[in-house]
Amino acid sequence: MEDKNLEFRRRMAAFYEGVGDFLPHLSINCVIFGFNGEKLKVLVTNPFMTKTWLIPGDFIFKSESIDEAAYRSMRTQLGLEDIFLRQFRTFGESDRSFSLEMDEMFQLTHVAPNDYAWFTRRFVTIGYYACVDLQKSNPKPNVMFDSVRWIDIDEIDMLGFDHEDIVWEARRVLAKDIMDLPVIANLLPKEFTIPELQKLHESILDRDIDRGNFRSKILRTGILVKVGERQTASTRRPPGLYRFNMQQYEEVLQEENKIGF
Amino acid sequence: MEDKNLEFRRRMAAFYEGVGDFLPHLSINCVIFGFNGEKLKVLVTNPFMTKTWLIPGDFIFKSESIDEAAYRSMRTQLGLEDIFLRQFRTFGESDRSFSLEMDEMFQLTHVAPNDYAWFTRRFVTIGYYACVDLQKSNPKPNVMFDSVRWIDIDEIDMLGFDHEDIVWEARRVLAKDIMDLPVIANLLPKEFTIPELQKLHESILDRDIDRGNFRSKILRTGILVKVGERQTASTRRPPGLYRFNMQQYEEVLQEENKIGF
DNA sequence: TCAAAAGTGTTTCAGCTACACCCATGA
DNA sequence: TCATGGGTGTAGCTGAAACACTTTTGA
Repeated sequence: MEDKNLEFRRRMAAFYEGVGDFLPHLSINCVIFGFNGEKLKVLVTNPFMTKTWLIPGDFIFKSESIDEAAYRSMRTQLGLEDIFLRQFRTFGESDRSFSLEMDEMFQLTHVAPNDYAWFTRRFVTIGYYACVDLQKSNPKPNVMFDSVRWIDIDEIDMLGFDHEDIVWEARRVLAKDIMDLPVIANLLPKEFTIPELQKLHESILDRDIDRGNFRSKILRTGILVKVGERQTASTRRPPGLYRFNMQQYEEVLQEENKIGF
Repeated sequence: MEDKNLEFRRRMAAFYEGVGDFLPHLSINCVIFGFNGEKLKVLVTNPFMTKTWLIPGDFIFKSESIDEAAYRSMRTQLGLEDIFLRQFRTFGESDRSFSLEMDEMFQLTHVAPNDYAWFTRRFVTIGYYACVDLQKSNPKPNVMFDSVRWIDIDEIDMLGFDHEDIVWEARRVLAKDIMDLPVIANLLPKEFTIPELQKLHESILDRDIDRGNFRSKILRTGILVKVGERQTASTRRPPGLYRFNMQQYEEVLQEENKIGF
């Protein structure tokens, strides 16, 4: 235990050395969405030693753009190269500061809070959301964090700070974007079934969609290509396997008509 | 001339005294839309003595939220109390700094640039857009600015810095919001005609709409109330005068169906 | 009586919605 | 042979789009 704390304190001290290279009072936060075939998931992480859960965040180097900061951070966080990222809103309440969560961590790790005053100031955070393939991602905790885990979208009331609000807003924007941005492709593995795709839509839009209508409409757009049948051990009838025809996908999205449900 | 410069330098010096109360590296910028019955307009302003035109902006006090900063700034800028404001995006390129425009101003006003280094650092700016009634607004230039004026939406290539991009993006978002936010009501005077309302839609969406279809569709929603006829000096047939039934308006927007064209 | 803009109505057709029905499979 | 989930077809309705026609006014 003491070893872990010592190691942590060393890490923190090293990190704090470089804090002057960041833009002060500014951070990014990222709502990372995944899909397990049944439910929409969100990646959360907890500050070292605490039981508080937060969405991942990072700071912005003075030498990089805010988008670059988001990509850099998410690449290391997720162990992935190609990530779909989209800025959706900036949060800047006047009393928006990390201090509660930080204090908890400092107390548990026997760190003098005054040594790390930079962290506990007011922060304006720029919100991004990401869509990733659950199976390909390999999330790791960041410097100040302990562990990561995926939670269901309807469990987000467990989040600390104002992160529940941030996730809510991200989900609202995602539901809009689904109509005219190639988001969904990033949430699914290369090959998937139409019922899976429908469940994804349903969990994002938070309502039921008619099976037959979904099927015919999505096939009519021509953005799906059949690649065979799923060989399952013990389901009923084997559903067809599909992948996206990305070229067609992009073209359809260009048209005003879009893919709405 | 020298008097004006002296006065300006005094103003700048006084303003710079309080610069430490602002969040560093952060600003807000606001795209202010108006409508003159024919075309969509944007408010621009020019830094003291220069010929550069920019959209209005401001800084954020450490004690206020970003929304409060935007409202405060726009209230004084426009001489209006109730303003429709909406955050739409944050701009944060790594080389995003005011220095070119500032240098021009400093040179013309014989000010030593080093005295005002705070302004010429990198700035991340949070973009808002506003919709105002042209006839009610009474815009005034801000501390560092000379004058204000309204330009047509298709003249925005004259803007300096990256402000053309910002206006483009604001317009794109406005065109989307028109479907499900009560934006248009803020761009028109209390009473207006249906052809005017149609021209507003057309100038936001940048395409023609069928007269008959527009009319029947907008009347069917019940968000308009007839209040008489416009008595004009010299047109042909006098068009009907309408105002919004705001209560009905809000209700219609709540429904999923919305008011799309 | 003509031109121009306002206002009204009609026809057509694509596409959404809601169902009902068939198929394939494992128990 | 039955339950379950995958897959297909269709009838009805709604609303968008295009366009023709009427009305009101000033010249």
